[in-house]
Amino acid sequence: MLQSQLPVVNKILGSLPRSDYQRLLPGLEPVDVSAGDVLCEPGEPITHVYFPGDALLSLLKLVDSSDTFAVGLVGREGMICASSIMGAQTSPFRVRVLGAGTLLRMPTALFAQEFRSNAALRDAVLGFVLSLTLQIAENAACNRFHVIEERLARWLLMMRDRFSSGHFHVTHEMLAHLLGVRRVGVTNAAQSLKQRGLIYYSRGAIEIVDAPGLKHVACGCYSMVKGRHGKA
Amino acid sequence: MLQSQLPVVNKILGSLPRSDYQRLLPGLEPVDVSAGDVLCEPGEPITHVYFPGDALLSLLKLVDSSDTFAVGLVGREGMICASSIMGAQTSPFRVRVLGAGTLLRMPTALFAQEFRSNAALRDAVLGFVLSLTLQIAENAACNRFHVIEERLARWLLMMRDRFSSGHFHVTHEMLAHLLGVRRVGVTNAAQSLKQRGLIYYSRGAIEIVDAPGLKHVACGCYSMVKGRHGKA
DNA sequence: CAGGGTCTGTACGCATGCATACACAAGTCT
DNA sequence: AGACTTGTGTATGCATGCGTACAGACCCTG
Repeated sequence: MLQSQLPVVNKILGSLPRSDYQRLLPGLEPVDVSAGDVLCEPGEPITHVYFPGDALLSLLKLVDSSDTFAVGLVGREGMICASSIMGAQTSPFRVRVLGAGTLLRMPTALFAQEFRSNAALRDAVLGFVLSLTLQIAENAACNRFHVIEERLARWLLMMRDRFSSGHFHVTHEMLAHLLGVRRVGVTNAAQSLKQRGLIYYSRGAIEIVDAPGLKHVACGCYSMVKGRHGKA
Repeated sequence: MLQSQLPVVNKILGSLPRSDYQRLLPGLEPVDVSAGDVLCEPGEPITHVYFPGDALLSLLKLVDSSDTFAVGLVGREGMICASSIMGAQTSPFRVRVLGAGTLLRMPTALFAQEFRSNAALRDAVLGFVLSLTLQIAENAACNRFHVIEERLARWLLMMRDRFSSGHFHVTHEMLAHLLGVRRVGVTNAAQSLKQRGLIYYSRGAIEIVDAPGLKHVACGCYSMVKGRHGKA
């Protein structure tokens, strides 16, 4: 709507010197996405890189052709398909929209060229790639050692940090796919959080009511990752 | 021993044009490491990057100040502390030697300078960073969905692929720290594999007896990661 | 308003792995 | 040889989460 005035506040793009940003602009195409949209499918060729503005994206790893779980969560602090400049021909993950919004996309070839020639862009991108790698590792650890309720609390907080609000349009089913657990597991954990007044939900909408209380329930992994990424 | 003739066959360094390699050589210092040595501790400053020759290194994530589990395994196909060129001041992981051998190290400042100016090195390093990220994600998925026995079989195969042999000096305890499970869990899984004649072990030494049989037991995650990394 | 799809609540039996504890065996040191 | 350390085998009870199934609640559409 106000896109022409304040196109999209992606932090990687925003960190660049004005001259660099100006040169990139013509190659950037704004796109609106809705919750549930899939931007990339594992194994399919990567054609664009994406810079989220106010959209929230999840990176899903598919396992054994039926299970799925989220390795990462990317908002305006990051980008999608950075792997293209590291030699990936195809996407390693499914990229699914968790929160509707806008993003900017750019053809991979153009991005690769800029990446090679533009040191500021390179530093910004590599910094994000590092933080994403750490996030993936942190998620792996959390998945291994913590119970569903702790993990659910953490994910909700992570989503809030990278999104514009603490109100999401997701079902228990979708959360189950993020956490890599059964839908029933999410329902039980969510009930527990709801009864304690930390969250509220109803038919596909979840809202964070008491963020500090939720932090108390979430495992320590939350503050770790948050410390590195900063708040969105 | 024969180091002066055939210093260390690290694949990243080996992939460089001869002229680039020659320029890097003076900055590279050979180091011998033994099983159990710790090269990096999380939170400590990174002073060097390491290129394994015939040594095998594990990247361990520490959780809740007591648990530990391996996010990655790096042999001569890769390097350690690549995160330094992505902005990391400190190591995110504990780096522990799994298989004794030699490696080459270089001060981070020097490496950062080369990384900026040398496109071939940059491409090789970024390619490895991508494959390591995929390995971390794969491990996370495997950890989440597969039972200990499958995972143990996979790790043994992965170790073999990145090491010079199928014979390792590791205890059940160490494997438990890699898999993020109890020592007893490893003992039970290992017994099962031993009884079927797939491996043999005794007091700190494990040997792969029947690799094809082991592959059959390991989950599909093995062939996935292997396909990307190639054999060492 | 009826019908069908979606979302959430609940239940039961079961598998895996956890925490803990202890026994035995093999190597090490003096 | 004896004492000690380290590595492995085994057991019991328990927690978490899985697979499955079904019922009620809400929403949309015709």
